[in-house]
Amino acid sequence: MNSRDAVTAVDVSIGGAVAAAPMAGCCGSMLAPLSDEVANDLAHMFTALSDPVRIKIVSLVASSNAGEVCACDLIGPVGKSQPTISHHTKILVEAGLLSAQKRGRWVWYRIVPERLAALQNALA
Amino acid sequence: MNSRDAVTAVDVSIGGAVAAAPMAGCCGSMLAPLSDEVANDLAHMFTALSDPVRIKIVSLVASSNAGEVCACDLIGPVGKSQPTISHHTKILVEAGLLSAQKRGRWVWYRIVPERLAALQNALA
DNA sequence: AGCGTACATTGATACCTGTCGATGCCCATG
DNA sequence: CATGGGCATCGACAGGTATCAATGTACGCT
Repeated sequence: MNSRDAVTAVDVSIGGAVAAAPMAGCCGSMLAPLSDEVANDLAHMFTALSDPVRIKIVSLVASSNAGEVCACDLIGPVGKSQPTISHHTKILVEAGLLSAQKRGRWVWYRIVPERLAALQNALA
Repeated sequence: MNSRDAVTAVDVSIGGAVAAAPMAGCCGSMLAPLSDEVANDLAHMFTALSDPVRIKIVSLVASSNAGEVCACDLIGPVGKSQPTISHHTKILVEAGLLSAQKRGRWVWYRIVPERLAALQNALA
């Protein structure tokens, strides 16, 4: 609901590379014995989804027609303050569930399908 | 690793009926806009998996040949005290991810496949 | 250059959570 | 019935987390 269009498009991608969470979710399944390391990685990913605010954020981004959502458009629907939204998006990006791209003054969030698939796989 | 066999088999099933967590996971998907209520339910389920100890417990139970595991056989592999194990199994049962059955002096845990499937569905 | 907007960070506060020792309850066995 | 073992509960402590006001930072616009 703001006036923003295609601008300079400067990618950020937050961390150095693929954010946090190495490779556990990409292959491990909970339905087999797992190491401490994999258990920690899985727990870290599930922790990112263990808050209603973050569930809503992921849902809003995932159900967006454009495939991406501006941070400013999350504040209203979620019903939390701007710092709180920023806090939660940071956690989701660090968990690798969302990707962030800064364009002009705005930051756009997309879901990372492989990461959601990895979580699914862990439950299969 | 203990001497326990078929005994009186008294079912407990903890709560009155199906423990906690009503119906959100049974049909809701995060990839569509969702209500506060559904977001809370999903967050509650993910919270149950947001701890490495609980991940390990679920993994141990799910990968068991017998399909069930005695609480006393969780303490060693997980590496936590008995009260801590009891604390975590309670959380998993309340989230509906594990079912508990008391037979004699022992409590046996099984996974609840529908609940894991529900979580998968929420990510699909 | 100056201003306003979008977002991140900081600081403070209140609450939740994981952990374990100690204790209580239940049940099978002798 | 008395004892002992398996599990749950309690109490206490330490660490983590969600929240927001205030402030900082980066960027576009006039």
